[in-house]
Amino acid sequence: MTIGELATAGSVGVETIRFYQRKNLLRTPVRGGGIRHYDEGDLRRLRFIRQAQAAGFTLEEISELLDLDAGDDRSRARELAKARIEALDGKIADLQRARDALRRLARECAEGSAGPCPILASFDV
Amino acid sequence: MTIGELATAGSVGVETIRFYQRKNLLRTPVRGGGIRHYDEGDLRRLRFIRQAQAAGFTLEEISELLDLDAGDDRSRARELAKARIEALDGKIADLQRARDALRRLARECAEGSAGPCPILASFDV
DNA sequence: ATAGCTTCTGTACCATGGTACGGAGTCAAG
DNA sequence: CTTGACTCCGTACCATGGTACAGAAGCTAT
Repeated sequence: MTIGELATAGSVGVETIRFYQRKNLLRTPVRGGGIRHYDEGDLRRLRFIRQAQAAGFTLEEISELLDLDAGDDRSRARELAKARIEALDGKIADLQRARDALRRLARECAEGSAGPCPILASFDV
Repeated sequence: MTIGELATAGSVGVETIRFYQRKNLLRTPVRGGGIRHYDEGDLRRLRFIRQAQAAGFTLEEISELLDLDAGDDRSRARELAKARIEALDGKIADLQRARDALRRLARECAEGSAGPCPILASFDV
């Protein structure tokens, strides 16, 4: 794969790949004369990065996770995972609360109804 | 309230208040000679901003929400709320998936067990 | 009335996660 | 064997959401 093909396969831009390379999240393959080539492993890594981002890991944490995957410090890997699970549980609860507040807002602020449309108040849970 | 008291009450820094003022998220009260004074309404607004941020609104969207609260464009308010509810539902689902992947990781990568500790693979859902 | 906090105003700087661009080199198809 | 698309490399720039001064003015307790 060329960098453009990798980018397409991973649904990111070419510049994003290069950015991840600068951050050592992706390797920079040695050139076989002129143009670099990427393999399935690079694509897997790239996809992992995007999924881990969606899980709320920062690029720095993802970098550490990728290093851990290569090594064998299981307890550190578990530590990171557990911390993130707790953070995610908290975040999920936050978002659910926010969604409920918005539902209340959408209901109370129904089209055509009279009275105030209490945007600020709808968050006073 | 002085700006410092407002900041404390809203659990933010003084500089954050000023930043929100520059962004027109908070008003800049007229000075009664020297030092500005803030009231409960300012605090409510500030708390709203933080809650809306937790709900995933950007500061720009929050600015619009605050304007809407003053005005009476109910359909626009509902529109924003509904869009954000959908975004939140999607995000909540993402985070739940990510959390499940991490739980799997923590289990498979148990302390003392042999074999690989498949960090990358744990996200291959 | 003076030391010692705040406040005010403006401007500068920061981290995160990219995105853009210029100029040169590479490569495949016609 | 040239044209056009893609790659390489370095550097610059961007948005978002703050954070950090510096220097002057204002308040408050002693």
